[in-house]
Amino acid sequence: MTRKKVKLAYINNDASRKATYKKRKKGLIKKVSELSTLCGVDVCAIIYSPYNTQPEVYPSPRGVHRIVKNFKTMPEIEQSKKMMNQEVFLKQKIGKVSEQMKRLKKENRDKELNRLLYGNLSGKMNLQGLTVTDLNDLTSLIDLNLKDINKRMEEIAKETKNARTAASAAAKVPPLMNREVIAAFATTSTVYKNDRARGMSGHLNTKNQTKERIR
Amino acid sequence: MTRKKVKLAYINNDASRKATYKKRKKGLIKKVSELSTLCGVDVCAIIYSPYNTQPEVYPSPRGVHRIVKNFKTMPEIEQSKKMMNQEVFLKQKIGKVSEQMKRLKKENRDKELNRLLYGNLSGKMNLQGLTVTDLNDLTSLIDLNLKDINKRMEEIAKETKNARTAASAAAKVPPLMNREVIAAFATTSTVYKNDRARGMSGHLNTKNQTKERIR
DNA sequence: TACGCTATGTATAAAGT
DNA sequence: TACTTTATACATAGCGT
Repeated sequence: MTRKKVKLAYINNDASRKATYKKRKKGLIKKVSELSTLCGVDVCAIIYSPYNTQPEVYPSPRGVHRIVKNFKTMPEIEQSKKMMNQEVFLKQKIGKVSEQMKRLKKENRDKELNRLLYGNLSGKMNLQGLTVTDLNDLTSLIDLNLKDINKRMEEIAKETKNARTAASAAAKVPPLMNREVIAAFATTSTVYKNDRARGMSGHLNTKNQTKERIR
Repeated sequence: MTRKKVKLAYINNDASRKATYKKRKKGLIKKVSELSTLCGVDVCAIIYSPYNTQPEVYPSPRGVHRIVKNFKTMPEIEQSKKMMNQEVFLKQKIGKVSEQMKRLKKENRDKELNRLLYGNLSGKMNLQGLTVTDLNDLTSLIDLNLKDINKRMEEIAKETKNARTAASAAAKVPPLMNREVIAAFATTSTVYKNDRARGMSGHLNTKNQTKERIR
């Protein structure tokens, strides 16, 4: 029963086209009626098809006439303003999708950097093929991580000090990062810290969430 | 993020109504454009809302004019034929839902009988509050089960006979029903078999599938 | 041919930003 | 207020009858 993803183009098969028409026309009329009810707006729809000699309309021939009449009395120039025609519709859509693509590209880049960083911590980093920008961004990312680590280490130090009076409290220190990882961060950052361009810190997404859907 | 089931009525909250309007208008236009593309039909939609001084249309003011012009030239009487107005739409829907309700009621009844039968096999059946019809249907159901059982018992007898030559084959006889269950079926059916009305066998649904959705 | 079924795609109500 | 995200409701493609 595997359903295809619906190619947005004229359906060549006659039977399928008619079946689709019937289903979608029904759905469309339902949507129109819902919009009208929920938002209290005047809507009309007219559908010409080869399956009916007369057009199918919503809400009723009389209702359509009333709405259409209003429409016709407007000067054509006025009508062109703020209208949703196909061109505008598509342009808006393209704009939105471009925006999303931009965002996703950025996220992918951030993820890639994270992967590079975390995936190579215990060994040597493979920095072949990275551009200067890549390296700079990577350094920014490392800096961010370093800051977190330092903060955390201070906290641990404080907690440990406080805990000295009670021997059992030692167990409460959460081993968030092991020493090797911390050492690796520190080392890596030291190497690149001094020859990186400034002003790029803070824009990297350190969260590694998954986000693939494009709507 | 729990989404409510959408009450089909005017939305009182101004902000919600506007938000819903924007979303649904967008969705509607998309649907209209898809129907047009997929099925190659002429469609137009006009939406008047308090959020725009001018109506929003599809596919374009000019396109709407063209389609509307066609519509206006038809005699009103002809237009009323085969049209999808609100009343017809609702009546069709009511008819469909009634059909479904009927079917579901029947299914529920069948399930109920099955439950009654299987739920009381090892003890005494509680037959209080059952109508004559209930009892008759129950008897039909039992008869069906009995037939299956007899058939199965014959098979088993045959298999056992065949298996006598090989002692190890005895393990292959599948214990589909235990003796108590079989005895209960036989007993129950015997009790009611002789005072039931005839002519109702065969229409009971012995499958116990779940089906709750109503569309 | 039209209708019912159900797995799957799509629209969208709420909540978050 | 408008845009984004997420969980859910809803629409419907491909089958089977």
